[in-house]
Amino acid sequence: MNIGTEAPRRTRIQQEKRELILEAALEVFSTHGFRGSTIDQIAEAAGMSKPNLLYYFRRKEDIHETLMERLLETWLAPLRELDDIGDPMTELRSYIRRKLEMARDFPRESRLFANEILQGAPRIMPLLAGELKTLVDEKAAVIKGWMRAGKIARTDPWHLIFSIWATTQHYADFDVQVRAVLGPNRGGDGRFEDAARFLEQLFLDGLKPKG
Amino acid sequence: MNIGTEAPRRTRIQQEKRELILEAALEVFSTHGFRGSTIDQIAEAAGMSKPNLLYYFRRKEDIHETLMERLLETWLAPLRELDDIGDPMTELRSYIRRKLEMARDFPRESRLFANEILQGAPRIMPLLAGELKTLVDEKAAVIKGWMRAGKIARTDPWHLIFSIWATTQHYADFDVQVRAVLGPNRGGDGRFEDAARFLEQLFLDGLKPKG
DNA sequence: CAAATTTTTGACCGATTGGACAAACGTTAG
DNA sequence: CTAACGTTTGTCCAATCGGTCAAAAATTTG
Repeated sequence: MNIGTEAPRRTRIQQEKRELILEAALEVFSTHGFRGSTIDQIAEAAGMSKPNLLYYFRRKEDIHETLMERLLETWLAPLRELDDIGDPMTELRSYIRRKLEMARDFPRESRLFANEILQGAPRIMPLLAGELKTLVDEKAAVIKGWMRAGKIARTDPWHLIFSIWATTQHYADFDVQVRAVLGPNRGGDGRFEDAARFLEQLFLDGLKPKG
Repeated sequence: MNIGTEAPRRTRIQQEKRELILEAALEVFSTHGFRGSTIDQIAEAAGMSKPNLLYYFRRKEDIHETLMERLLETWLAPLRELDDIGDPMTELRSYIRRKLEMARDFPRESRLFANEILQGAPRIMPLLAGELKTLVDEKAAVIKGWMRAGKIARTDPWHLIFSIWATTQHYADFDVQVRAVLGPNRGGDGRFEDAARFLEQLFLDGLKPKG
């Protein structure tokens, strides 16, 4: 009994089945959004009956909520790691690389997040204006310090962070379009390395010709 | 009779009501996606009854299809305008500016498109691999010419186009997040001008400090 | 073993979904 | 005015939705 949000005590089966459900729900929610997904779809993807699924998560929203909570943890980890200790340009470069790796390795998580934001972030708005804003403001201050020290060019730190998010997550969220445009030759596995090379050059030197 | 896809003959009322429906559907589809939207929602937003709406568009899909067809026309217009005649750096700069203006002035269209791509582009996949790929390949060749002529730095033209799409559309698709992070002070109407300034600098010079 | 507990399932519920249809209502041309 | 045509609506339908419930099946505990 007492499986819902309150009781942390879980049997072995409960832990396993909940993971199975969350895995299936990630697949379904990330491609159809919350309202576009059905419990039946998730149950089928998890290989169990609908009532059985509802035994582990009482409501459809509970699954989505659990998924979003976990997501935000791992999703902001790369930004948290952005530190004041190393060389600024190196720090930024490895932040971009980490974000691009996440787009490659966790595209469903990226799309789940994108779906939520696209639809107005009805379920995580407080987190955006709270925890997220605090973290970004903090890191923007770090970047501003680098600018004052002359380590990187003076520009808007917030929009710099946005541009890193946008360019990297694009390869997860718009993957279908990227592969369609690149075609069968260049749209293969190498596309992430091409993207990494391009982004490094863009954020380092821009497009102005050398000389 | 014969209002569907076949008969182009339309009365004055039909033209007006169809526009009314498409306007309402754009609002609904862009925030909930196709499967997450209901005919009732669209009908209510258009100020008419559901059967009345179905008199003008026989199926829910027909509305979405009409909307997507129109969208792609206007959505690719800025890229089509990218021309070989002017100064390369100026051309790219004004392309970025136009795309950012579209994110500002037509955010619903941007989100409608993003929703479709996020969900695997089930309805426009042929267009992506066909018309879109052709256009991008064509413009990539133009950009490559500029690189060979030493007018802009050598890099990957396809990923350059992706990065312009990603950074500009971000301000429409992730608008909620952008405003939440910027806060009430900097998240106002001025955010698009800040973004324009930042993107111009990024694509021109990158982040490397001057000197 | 047997009792207690946890897990699974089939049947079922009211609400909502996309859509059909005929009747009522407006509009327009002769 | 009136007949023809275009528009609008109330009613209805089968399918699907999220979710309940009691009973069966499996597992754990003593």
